[in-house]
Amino acid sequence: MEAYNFKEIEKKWQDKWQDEPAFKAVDFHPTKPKYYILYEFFNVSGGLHMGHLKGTVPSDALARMKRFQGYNVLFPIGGDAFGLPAENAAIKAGVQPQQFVVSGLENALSQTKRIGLSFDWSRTICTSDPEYYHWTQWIFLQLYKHGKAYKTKGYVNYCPSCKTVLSNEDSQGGKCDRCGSDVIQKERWVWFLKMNEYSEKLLGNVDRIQMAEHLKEAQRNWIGKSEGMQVSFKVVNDKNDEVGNFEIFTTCIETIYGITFMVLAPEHDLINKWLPFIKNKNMVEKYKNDTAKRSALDRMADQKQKTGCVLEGIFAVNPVNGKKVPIYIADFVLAGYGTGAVMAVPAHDQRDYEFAVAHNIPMIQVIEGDCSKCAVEKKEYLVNGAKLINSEEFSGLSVKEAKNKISQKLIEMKLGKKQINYKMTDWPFNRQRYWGEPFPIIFCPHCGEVPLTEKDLPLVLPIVKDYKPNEHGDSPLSKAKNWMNIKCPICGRDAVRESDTMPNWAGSSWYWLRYVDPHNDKCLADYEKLKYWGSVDVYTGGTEHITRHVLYAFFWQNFLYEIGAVPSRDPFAKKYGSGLLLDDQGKKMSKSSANGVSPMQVIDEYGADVARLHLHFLSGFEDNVPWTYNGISGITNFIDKVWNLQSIIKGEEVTDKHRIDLNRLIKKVTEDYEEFKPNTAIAAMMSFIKMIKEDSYISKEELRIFLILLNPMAPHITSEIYERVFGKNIVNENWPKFDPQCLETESVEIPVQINGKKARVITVNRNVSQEKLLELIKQKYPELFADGKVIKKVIYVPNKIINIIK
RNA sequence: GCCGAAGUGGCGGAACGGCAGACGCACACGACUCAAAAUCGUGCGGGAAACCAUGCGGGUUCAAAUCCCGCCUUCGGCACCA
Repeated sequence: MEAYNFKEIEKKWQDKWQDEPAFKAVDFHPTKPKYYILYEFFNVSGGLHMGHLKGTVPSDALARMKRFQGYNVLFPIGGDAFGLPAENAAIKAGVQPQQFVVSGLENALSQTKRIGLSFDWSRTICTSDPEYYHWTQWIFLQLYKHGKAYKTKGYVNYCPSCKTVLSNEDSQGGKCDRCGSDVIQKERWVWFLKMNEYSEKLLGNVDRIQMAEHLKEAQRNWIGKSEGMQVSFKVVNDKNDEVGNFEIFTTCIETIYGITFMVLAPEHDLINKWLPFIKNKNMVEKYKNDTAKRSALDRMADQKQKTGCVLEGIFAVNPVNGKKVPIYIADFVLAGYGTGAVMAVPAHDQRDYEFAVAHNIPMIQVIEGDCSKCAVEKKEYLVNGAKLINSEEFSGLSVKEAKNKISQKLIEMKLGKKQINYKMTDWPFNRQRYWGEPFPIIFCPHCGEVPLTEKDLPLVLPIVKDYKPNEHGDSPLSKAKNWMNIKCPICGRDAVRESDTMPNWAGSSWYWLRYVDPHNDKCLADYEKLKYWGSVDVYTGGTEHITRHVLYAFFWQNFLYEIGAVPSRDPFAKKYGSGLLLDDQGKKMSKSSANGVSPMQVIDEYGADVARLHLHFLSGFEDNVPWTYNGISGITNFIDKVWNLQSIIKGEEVTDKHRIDLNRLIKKVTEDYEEFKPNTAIAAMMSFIKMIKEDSYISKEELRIFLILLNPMAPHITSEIYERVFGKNIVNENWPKFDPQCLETESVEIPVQINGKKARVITVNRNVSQEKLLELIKQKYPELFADGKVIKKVIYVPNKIINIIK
């Protein structure tokens, strides 16, 4: 028989699959149940790398298996094309982003085909197509109309290199997610989406989704729920006249008698209001300016040196005892969290302690413990049963009791209320860049913000020559005068458009909905179709998106649900995070670090089936794994053996000898594909082939079943052999079922332990009784009992193990 | 600092209370060959053996890589969150 020519054969099948009807999802299929498998769409800023192979192939395998199992499978793909990555790549290549994206997506998709992925190509979308971003803009318009989008001046993360505002999600660790520069805080006009309002609902999504616990934990930490008290403090001048008040948030109200100073974030608005009463205005202004200049990273780097500036001439009054304490501004207090102000209890909070030491502020201890070297914090006093001291009528109470009673007292005084805060902030949604969705908003000097009407959508991004960001951080669109200047639709006078664009996460925050109905020009997707396809059954992609894209997705889906545009709050029922593919230095393979091994290189040399199998035999789906060619010969060997099965076909039906192995294989492979464990599925198939080789024959029925089992991971070779042997296209086959009666052999090998140590192995009939088994052991291995010791106890796990205790 | 995950042969990794090292790579020997490659076969944690072995030290259990407690190391996430 001729050798397996993967080049010719893989090409043949890939061409066939371009238009394979079996891979097309059918809306409202009359008989088949639906199954929606989603792989994160490609960011169109470079070609594919091996990392994409790691993510896509097990999803493809699941899609192929589900089709065999009789499901109506939706397995689509598309391009995430707007945003900084694509724009920066276009700048680097010196071409227009429009051009760059079209060729980039085409390239990515053609590479995808060469991996043998069975996407439904008829549903391909691209976020920078007006047909698509029409609906991204429509969603923004709905957010705006429902009060979930607002423009305000605020301090936000800003990347001086990309010259644009960034969200917290885009500047994790104080570094720009795109270019790695240090992020600074800048006051700018910002479009915010009210994501914080959705915190509790997002926690609901996190609870309901099926996902690895550590990923859920990462999301919960990011949302950062904490329960405490919000308390109002009066502000007085040095003559004791009340000049204002402010609110603080605390989770440790039990320490309120320990307050010796108060701290506001330097950006806090009220400071300007109090300025007339502040005696050291210059120092205060200077501190505010210094803070503004420091990058987020700088601020974090000096955690031990707590800087700050006292507001001379005004004081805060402790509501429980009337005590006057100084007020500071300091950059360790964050403007964006809670109320941007805190009560400082140096005896019981380490940051307050360090600040007090640095600024020579006294301490008052109010909970038992040793505060001489550092603060006694809640993680200590909450567990050791310490009691309150120096706290008037609350002294002597346990912390838990005091928490309740002090809260109660403040609530009765109408100065406090229970409050839940979340770390997750509202989403800064505009970028001063060209390559994104234009905002459907007009600014009129007379009418203010005027949203476009829905029939004006899509608002098409104009093609401009100079689209690079400029030094002042103005948006490139502001220079496109013809586009910018417009008559106000209300009053008809001169007005301008919003010149900022949306961030690259906008288009990806709803794309799974569009696959359901990709060409609808009446709405984002037909409601009945959305109902039919429901939540994505299995969503796969990188874990690095877990606290960004996935949370944005939850947010938009909740909003769209609330306005009746989609039928469910949950975009995804189950999420698997694929591990990273690393280079030989242990670094992540990515387009940005240019260390990616091209999958095309591997496919050219070994073929797509070998590439698919090798990569997924290397490690588990969720594990990070360094790319290596080591071991690939084991896979080529396996593929050759599979090809050569054609020459040892004998008989039609499954032989008795192979029946159990085959049924076990069906069970194992089915479960492993379902659970994203391709590595052990492949191992099981190798073992099966080993057994077949030993026996030197395979019946037609065994071959048929084996080919179907292997097809999801190695679709090309299995399709070819199937066609040659059975004269049909394998895609129309049914997934084999195992017979539960045929999983077990009649005899079993049982390890015999003496006092917990393995001594012998005995082969007996399945389901033998303990008495009978013991008798057989005594007969066969009398030497184990030669010492004459009495058997004290026997533990027998049927068909598994027997342990004899003497 | 906080949260999380993981430490198993020369290597990638199985098993996740019940025979540790499945499956593969590498290696060694043998067959085929004039020879080599490819292929096939055999062996392959350590130890002469009793035994010892799943990062280290304890514990629970008839039985622990697996469960519990305390360390160490590595990786990932968050990071002054009041």
